[in-house]
Amino acid sequence: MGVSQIWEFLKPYLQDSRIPLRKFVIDFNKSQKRAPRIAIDAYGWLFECGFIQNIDISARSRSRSRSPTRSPRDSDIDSSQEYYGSRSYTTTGKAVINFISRLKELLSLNVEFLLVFDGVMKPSFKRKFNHEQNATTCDDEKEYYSSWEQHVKNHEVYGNCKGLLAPSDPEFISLVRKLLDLMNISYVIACGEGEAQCVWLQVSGAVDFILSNDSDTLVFGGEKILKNYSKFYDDFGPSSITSHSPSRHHDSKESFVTVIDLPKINKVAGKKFDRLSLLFFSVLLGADYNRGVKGLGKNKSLQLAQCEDPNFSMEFYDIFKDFNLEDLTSESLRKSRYRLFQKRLYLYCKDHSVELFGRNYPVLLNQGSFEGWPSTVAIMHYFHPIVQPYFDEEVLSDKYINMAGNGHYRNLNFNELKYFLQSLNLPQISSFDKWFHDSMHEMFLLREFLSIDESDNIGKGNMRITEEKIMNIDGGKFQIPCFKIRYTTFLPNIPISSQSPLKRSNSPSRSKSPTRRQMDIMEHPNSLWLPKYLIPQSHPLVIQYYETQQLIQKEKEKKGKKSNKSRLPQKNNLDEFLRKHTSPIKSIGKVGESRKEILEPVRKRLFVDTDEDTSLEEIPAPTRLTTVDEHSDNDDDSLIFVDEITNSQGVLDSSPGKRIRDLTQDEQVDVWKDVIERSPIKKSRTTNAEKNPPESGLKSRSSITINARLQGTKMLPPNLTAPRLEREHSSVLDQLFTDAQDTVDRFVACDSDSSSTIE
DNA sequence: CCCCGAGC
DNA sequence: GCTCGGGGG
Repeated sequence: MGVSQIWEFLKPYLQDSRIPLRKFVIDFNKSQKRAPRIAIDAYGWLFECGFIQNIDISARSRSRSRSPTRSPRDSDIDSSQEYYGSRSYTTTGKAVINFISRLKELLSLNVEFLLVFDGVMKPSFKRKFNHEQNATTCDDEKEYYSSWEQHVKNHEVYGNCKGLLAPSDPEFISLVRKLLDLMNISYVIACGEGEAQCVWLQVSGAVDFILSNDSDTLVFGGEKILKNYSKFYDDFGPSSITSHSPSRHHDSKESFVTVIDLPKINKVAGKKFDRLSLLFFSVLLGADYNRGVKGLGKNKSLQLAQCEDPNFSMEFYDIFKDFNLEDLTSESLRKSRYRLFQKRLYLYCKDHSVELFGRNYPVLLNQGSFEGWPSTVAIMHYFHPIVQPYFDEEVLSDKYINMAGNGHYRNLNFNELKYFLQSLNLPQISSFDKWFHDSMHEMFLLREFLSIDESDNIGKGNMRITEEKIMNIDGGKFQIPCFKIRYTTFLPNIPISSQSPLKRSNSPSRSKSPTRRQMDIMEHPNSLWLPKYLIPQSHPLVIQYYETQQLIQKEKEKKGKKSNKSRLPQKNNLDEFLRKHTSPIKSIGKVGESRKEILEPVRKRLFVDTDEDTSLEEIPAPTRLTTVDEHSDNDDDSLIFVDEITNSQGVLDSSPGKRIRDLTQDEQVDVWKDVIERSPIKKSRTTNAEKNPPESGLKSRSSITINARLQGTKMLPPNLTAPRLEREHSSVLDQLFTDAQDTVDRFVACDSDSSSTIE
């Protein structure tokens, strides 16, 4: 849904915005010192996972799709019939696998997320399963206001709109919710449209980003959006997956998102793309509820929407901004104003055609032009969407595993979860046990890893760092340093029946002692690459890793000296060969001799690269230096990297290995102190161990979060964010939402005690 | 879209 | 152990 052209116009400003999800998470952690929190348009997600079949292409590109690959005269309406009943279970099974794998990706990066489901008050003309004829009728008008009344009443009586679960919700919704419940993942059931609720969550500060492909999120006023979450390098939406070159643009492992930061874009582009303009643009071009105003295509529509002098977008807003349920007679006034506005716009375009569009358009003089405006009520849906009047912070409670930084995944009932999944007969999984085991462990490996501290017995722990490398994504366009974490089962009640543990007794045939790697594997059969920057450098296992590397290196040095005497030529040749023909990264761990020369440059490069990389996108060099000079107590991460480089340069030549210890034992510890203290697990531990009773702790936590968010905005360099613009923008949004909120408040006496309501 | 196995 | 390509819905 939505108007795809909005994305087209935004595209010029999104040139470098397509980044690996990992990079997004890392960057966010770096700049905000906490995990990102995102709201997910659940319906869109489930569609992409494959839960919804048959509907289609037509839902995406219907209405006014001017996509060149598609004839506008398709039999869209015919193809929009669908039967959920015909969905085979294997289809669902596949979708469940996709869904789990997405959850896994987010959880494994410690991303906080909330799936947002559509609610009962979703306008029927936007429901994805209906025929699209008669989009604007009297019924819709009645429905809109009665929905609002019902909505208000619901909140008055029940405190939410969840009482009536939508009867039209297809069965897979309940299946997904059950899955989420079993995994103890919280979610939000919107009152109306999920997209609107997502926006509400984002502008109110409850989440940082919205994950959605629907440009309606912009029309509702969303500012920060992650779009086209997929494995494709390029920002092609799922619509154009058709047979281009599926191999080249596709990464088998890495996911990407397109980061849309509207305030940032507007700073660069001028104030072109604000909510009011985009909304007006959508109306002119036509979206779900109308076929667009005749005579206006995407270019003229945009021109009008962004016109400054007569600010049509603002005038348009002015007609619809007032919303009063008590006085519905204002609706007729609105209609007449709306008609006047249409007339005015039409005449203005006729008189200023050249000025506006560059030339005269005879078509504008035709009778019949400028028809096709949507009904007032359809527009009201966009200006005043039905959303929750307050935010129930319960979904952000620490007890849910989708909130980063708690150890509650350990308390999951993995058996129940497993049986549930098993009952779905998931296809194409050769060994269910192994799949389940690995998936669950990958989800929580980072958290488990972060929860380790010195008091644990590291030597006999169930994980360990064995390797480091730089992951090259998209042919080296993105470089993400990673640790390889080897681990054994650390979750309770997850058997690994299929995976026969390696027996040591198996090796008498080989009388030779196993290599170090083999021993690692025996000890910790599973492994996963985790980004370095999600792990504090002071982590005991990181220290242990570097110490071990140091030891290995010394051993090799000794051996090298010995062997140099006996078979000097050969060794040198090999060394030379590797130096010239092998990637330095790959040679690590394979060839000991070359490690000394190669490892350090790699590490150095690693920091420099990352730093430069960051500076390109987020932190300009001057700011970075300023931060260092200030030496303030807010440890900006750029400080860390600069110091790393400085320090490493001093120590690098003399004793490479020692540097690591220096870093962790000297004042460098302070640099990471902040990171450690912000380590989610630690935080939750102190929260639990100390005073806070659950409820008060909950409130204080989220207020902290919001404060941190505001501070984070302030802390960013002034030339990158546009605080003034952003505030302006936000104030308009606040206005929009408080309008609706006031209406509700008038009906709802007080919902102070409704925060204790549970699902 | 994901999984898995072949081949390096 | 990793990468690629096929298979399958």
